[in-house]
Amino acid sequence: MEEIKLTEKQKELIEKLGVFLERSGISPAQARVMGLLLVADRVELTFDEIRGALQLSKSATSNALNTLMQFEKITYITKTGDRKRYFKTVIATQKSDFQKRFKQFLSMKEIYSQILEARTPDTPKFNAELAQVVDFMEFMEEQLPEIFAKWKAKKK
Amino acid sequence: MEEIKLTEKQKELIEKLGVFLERSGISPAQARVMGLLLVADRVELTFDEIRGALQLSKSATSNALNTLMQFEKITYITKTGDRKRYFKTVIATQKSDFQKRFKQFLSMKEIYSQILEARTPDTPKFNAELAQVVDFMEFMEEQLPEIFAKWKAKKK
DNA sequence: TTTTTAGTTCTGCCACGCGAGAACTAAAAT
DNA sequence: ATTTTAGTTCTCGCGTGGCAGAACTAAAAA
Repeated sequence: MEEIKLTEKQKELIEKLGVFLERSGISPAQARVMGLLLVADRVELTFDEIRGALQLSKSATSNALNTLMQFEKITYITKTGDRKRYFKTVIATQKSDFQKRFKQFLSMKEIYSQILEARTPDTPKFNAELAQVVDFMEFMEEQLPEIFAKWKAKKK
Repeated sequence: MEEIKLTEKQKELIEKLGVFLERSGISPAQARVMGLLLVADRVELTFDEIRGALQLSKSATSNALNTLMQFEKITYITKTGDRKRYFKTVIATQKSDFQKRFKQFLSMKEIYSQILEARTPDTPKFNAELAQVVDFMEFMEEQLPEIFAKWKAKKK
């Protein structure tokens, strides 16, 4: 009851996704856990199943799961009469992740406009360019909700 | 001719921007160089001016400048009868940076759809959720050029 | 020809993050 | 009461990255 078997294809996909996630700052172990929970034939896996499938130490498994939970990338469910926790990805997070990234990028707008305000008036060309960037970010910020609305409308 | 004086406000803004940039994976020294070139009263600064203003070692300065140039965050110009190079930010990069990030995020779509294809059919609900994410990303990908066009049209 | 300029490259140190393994713990099962 | 389960926490070592300082280099100036 605890030996998750992964096909070569599944392993490959875990590693492939891993590369992406690691590039966005998450650790190898965490990345693989995310991958596993996305490719595994069962959607909810226990600590030991995860540990076994990925060949991680208990500490690595524990830490990966806990930080992923902190960032709400995963959750767990429990089953009556069973002490184990069953972990699963929060797929929906993807969409809000997107928004988060978007917003984070756009929060640079604040700093950029502060910089713009503080700049010497002696460099009008430069300042105008900078103003354009701020403007662009503002525009993007406005558009975001519209696009989301459009998406919701489309899927009906 | 080589002592860039920074106001407290300027220093503050450099550090503030630094925090943001470091979060997106760039090193403190590089982040500060970016900041300096954005807040300084002169738009083009020499190696030694940068080094002096930020109190960096020559090696740190050299490495920061070179990697920033590799990623096209900055460039330099030269002046006739002057051996020094004058470094400046490429502000326009911001917009294409935005696109790059956007695309990078959306390139996960490929992996997600591969995962979806490889998944067991025994978890239809999960698969449907995953399919929605893929769909969402596809939609966003389509929208991107439209938004850009809109921006261009607006600024006329 | 030697000296200065404008950097680059090398060496070494320190801090940090990741993950293994072992020791520990709290609850449940026996 | 003790043993097992389901993890958590601690300690350690390893690899990496960032930076300083010093040695180096290529071109220009003197």
